[in-house]
Amino acid sequence: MTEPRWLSDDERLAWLRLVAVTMLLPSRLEAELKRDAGLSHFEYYVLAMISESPQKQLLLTELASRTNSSLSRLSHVIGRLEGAGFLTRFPSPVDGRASIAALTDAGWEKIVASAPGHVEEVREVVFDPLTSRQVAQLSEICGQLLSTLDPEHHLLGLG
Amino acid sequence: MTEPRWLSDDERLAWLRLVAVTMLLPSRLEAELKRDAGLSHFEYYVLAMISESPQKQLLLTELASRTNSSLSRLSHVIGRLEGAGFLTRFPSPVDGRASIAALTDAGWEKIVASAPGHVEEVREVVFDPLTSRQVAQLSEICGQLLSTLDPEHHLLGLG
DNA sequence: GGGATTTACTTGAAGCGACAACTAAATGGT
DNA sequence: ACCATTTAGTTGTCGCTTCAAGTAAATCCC
Repeated sequence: MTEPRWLSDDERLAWLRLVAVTMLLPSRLEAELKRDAGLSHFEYYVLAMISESPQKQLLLTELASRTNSSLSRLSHVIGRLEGAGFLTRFPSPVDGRASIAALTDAGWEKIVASAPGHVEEVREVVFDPLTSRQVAQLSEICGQLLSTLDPEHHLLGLG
Repeated sequence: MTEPRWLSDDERLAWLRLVAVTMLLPSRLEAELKRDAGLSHFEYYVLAMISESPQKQLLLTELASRTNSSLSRLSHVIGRLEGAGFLTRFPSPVDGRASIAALTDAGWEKIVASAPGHVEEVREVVFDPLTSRQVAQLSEICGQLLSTLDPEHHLLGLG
């Protein structure tokens, strides 16, 4: 066992800040969506992903990939969202194993109603505090990190 | 209700990437720590925060603040870590309501044993993919975001 | 100095996610 | 064609987090 490559002071500060952001940002979004829309961030994200798909419908496997979710988790959540009337589930016509989740009208209305508040929150906590130069840097940096964290680009919908 | 300020294409991409990172990074750390140390990231973080304190002990309220945790959550987790023998809990001598969590020798050994692997993982997924220039930018950006997300600087231990 | 409020936790119940076990349909090899 | 494997999804259980309620000590404020 070799001596670990410890972090420098600068790296350590960067790391503490990044950890703090990854802890606080999700709670912030979670709280806003829960308050204003009664949805968890994950539920919102699921609805948003479906709503942005061609026919407002998506294979569960594809959805799991884009939301970084296990199929198990997705299955539970889809069950709840279906119970709430925001989407329906039906078997794929081309593959008997696969299921497709499709937004209902109520589901579409839900995300149309929730999106503005959510986007406003995102602006407040992410874009407003940064210069446009920093936004470009952040985008570049996150893209770089994703090449390690998500080499197949599942989460950006290219999977 | 006014027209929402939608995101530009560049902002949208930056946002999707940032969300992806905040989803993937925690799972990565979680998995490594669970595998190599049998700890959740939160448990590790709690032990790490205590270990970096003056007497290797910390008030629960202070700990909750630094870990962005509710007191309830912390109370449960401290109970488990105490059960595992990594720390002990005793009442504050100066405030009868307050409790202090202190690392045991086993707890200290635990984080000493776990830290190198964790740091190595952090290097692999965060610092190795970035240039030192980008690390500086990231640190700056996160610092900027924290002034909104955590104006009191609770998480960086200045609260 | 004594009642009202605030602070610092603890506890129990409920809900969500991770994991393992399962079903069923498609694919691959021979 | 047939059996083994892989893929797609469901279900049940356990553990952890959140939320609501409760306890007890400190503080506030006449």
